[in-house]
Amino acid sequence: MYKCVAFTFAQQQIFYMKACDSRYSQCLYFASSALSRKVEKLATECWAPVGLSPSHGYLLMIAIEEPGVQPSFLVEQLQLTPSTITRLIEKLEEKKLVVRTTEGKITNVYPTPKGKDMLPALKACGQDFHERYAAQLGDRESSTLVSSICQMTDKLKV
Amino acid sequence: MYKCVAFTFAQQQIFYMKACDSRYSQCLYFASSALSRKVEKLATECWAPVGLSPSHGYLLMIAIEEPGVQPSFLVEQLQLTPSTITRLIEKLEEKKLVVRTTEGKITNVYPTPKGKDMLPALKACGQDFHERYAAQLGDRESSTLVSSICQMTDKLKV
DNA sequence: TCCCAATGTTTGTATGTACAAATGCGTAGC
DNA sequence: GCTACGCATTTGTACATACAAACATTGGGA
Repeated sequence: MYKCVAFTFAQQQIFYMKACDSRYSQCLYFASSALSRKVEKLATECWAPVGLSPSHGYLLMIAIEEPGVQPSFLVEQLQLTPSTITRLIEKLEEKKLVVRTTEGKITNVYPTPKGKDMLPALKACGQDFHERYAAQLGDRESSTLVSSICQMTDKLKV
Repeated sequence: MYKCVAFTFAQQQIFYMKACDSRYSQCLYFASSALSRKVEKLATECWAPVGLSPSHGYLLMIAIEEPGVQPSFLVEQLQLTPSTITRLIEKLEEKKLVVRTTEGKITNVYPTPKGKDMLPALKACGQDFHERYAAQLGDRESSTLVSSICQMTDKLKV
């Protein structure tokens, strides 16, 4: 597929036909970030009903299902850095959805009653997200994609 | 694969075995963002020799190869939003690598001589990035991954 | 016993990206 | 020729995330 492209060079408008499937979109850098931005957007939409971003939502779900969970565990589960996890917890604490207790060097995160009450709604958001992307990408295709992405992510030592 | 997990609940340390391959990493949200963060990191390393982030580097390459290129074209190529493209150009302008000229509602981006001189170094960074990820992921596997990611990105209407 | 290294968490700061609104220009219709 | 709409770009602002350094705690070796 080709399309018309125009730009000016030395005061002259230049038109030419260009391959749509440009070389840049074929690079893993653009491919992976474009995908993740689109997915992020879809997820954000799905989590909007509970007024949380997807990361906050998932973190809260884990905290409800495993009361007393530690930041280090969340780091593994959500695949984010410790500082990001701290920031996420801070925000949930501001919203009175979790509380943090620190003894020695260990911190535990517990859901508040208000947080616990949200579990069904949170699950619904996660479900909705999964259904939406599976519907668009195809059931089999999307799960194949997810597993090959995971595999590749594991292989990448940065 | 299982591993030992511990947390405290009601003053008691709880230990239990947990599947490593947690349910959360199997979600497209975490999968795609984890991949893109790792890839971003690798790319950033590869582009460090020229002192630019990957996006800036690619944008400059396009500007060199297509002098007078317009922001709207860059939006398509780099799959970023117009405002982000403006910000990227601004930064390259600060570094005296490109100049912007505006006539009417159209803006053109031209490389400066200083910018043009960087072309070989820029290409080397791109090459290095590609080689590094292909070496780690496998030649065939990585290109398969890229094309299925692109395909899925296109399918996703957010 | 004391110090030092390792570990878990937090803080200060920076970056990349986006959305929404503003701007500035071109154009179609009356 | 004026007006209203539409497009390309920029600006103000916000958010998610990360890195590096700081901090606090624990455990092991001289």
